[in-house]
Amino acid sequence: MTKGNVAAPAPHRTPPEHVHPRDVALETALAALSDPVRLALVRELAAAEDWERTCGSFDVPVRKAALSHHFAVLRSAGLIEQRDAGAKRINRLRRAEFEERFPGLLALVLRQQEAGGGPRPRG
Amino acid sequence: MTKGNVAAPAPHRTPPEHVHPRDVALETALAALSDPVRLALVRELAAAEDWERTCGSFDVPVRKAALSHHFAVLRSAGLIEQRDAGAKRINRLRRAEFEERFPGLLALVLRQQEAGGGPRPRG
DNA sequence: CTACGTGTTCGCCTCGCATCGAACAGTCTA
DNA sequence: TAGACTGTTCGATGCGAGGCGAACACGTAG
Repeated sequence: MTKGNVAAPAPHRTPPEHVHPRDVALETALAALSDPVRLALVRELAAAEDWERTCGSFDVPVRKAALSHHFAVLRSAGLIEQRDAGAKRINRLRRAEFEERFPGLLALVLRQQEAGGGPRPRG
Repeated sequence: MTKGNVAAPAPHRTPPEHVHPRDVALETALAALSDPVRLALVRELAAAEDWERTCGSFDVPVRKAALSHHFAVLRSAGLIEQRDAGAKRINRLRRAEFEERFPGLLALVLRQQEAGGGPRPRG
């Protein structure tokens, strides 16, 4: 029964549901940014123009399914906006709105490139 | 494994191991602050004087074991410093050091009290 | 139409996290 | 010394997050 008739629910090419940063809890925002993959996505997105990058164009070590999930998390955290452009889906970082809701957070994330693994000249 | 009948492992009243904020990765800091319980701890701690609050004096809905775990996480994230004072353990928020490592983050967390789930008197 | 490319959803699996109760080690008090 | 109190560690548990492959839908190119 695992197969046979799938019944075709198929809520597929539905327009992406967005959440405004102002409706996002602090915990949600922090959790969204505490994942390395999502952090990479946000940073790459920040280094590009709005609507320039498609979902599949990011250099992250996960497959399509996981990638799609991460984009959904970023949407739910009010961090990105997505739009369908033909067969592709293009993205935009919500700089202004997110900054207004969580002042300094995005800047902090974009500034801090690496940390914690550095040299430790200490005894 | 590594169990059975250990004679006296008991690394108990060992002095708390601290991690300096400068050795903390951004992901670690964000993950530490993305938990509601830890967020409450940090906020309560921020509202008190240094070394004023003991571990058991916080108003959080978890038992001792979980509480101890959360304090360990906060230590590992460079957010707090602990010191033994008799039978109790007293805490201090590492405001300055953490602020230096992650400018604006602690302030943001302390400023934003609630969000996302609250009433929305707008519209 | 057929084939391909893009991205979402589903089912499944694996980990890690948060939590608890219990046991234990200290400290302070009676 | 006995007992109360504080906090850590252990072991087990429940649950959610993150990962993958497969199937599917939609758009585009041939």
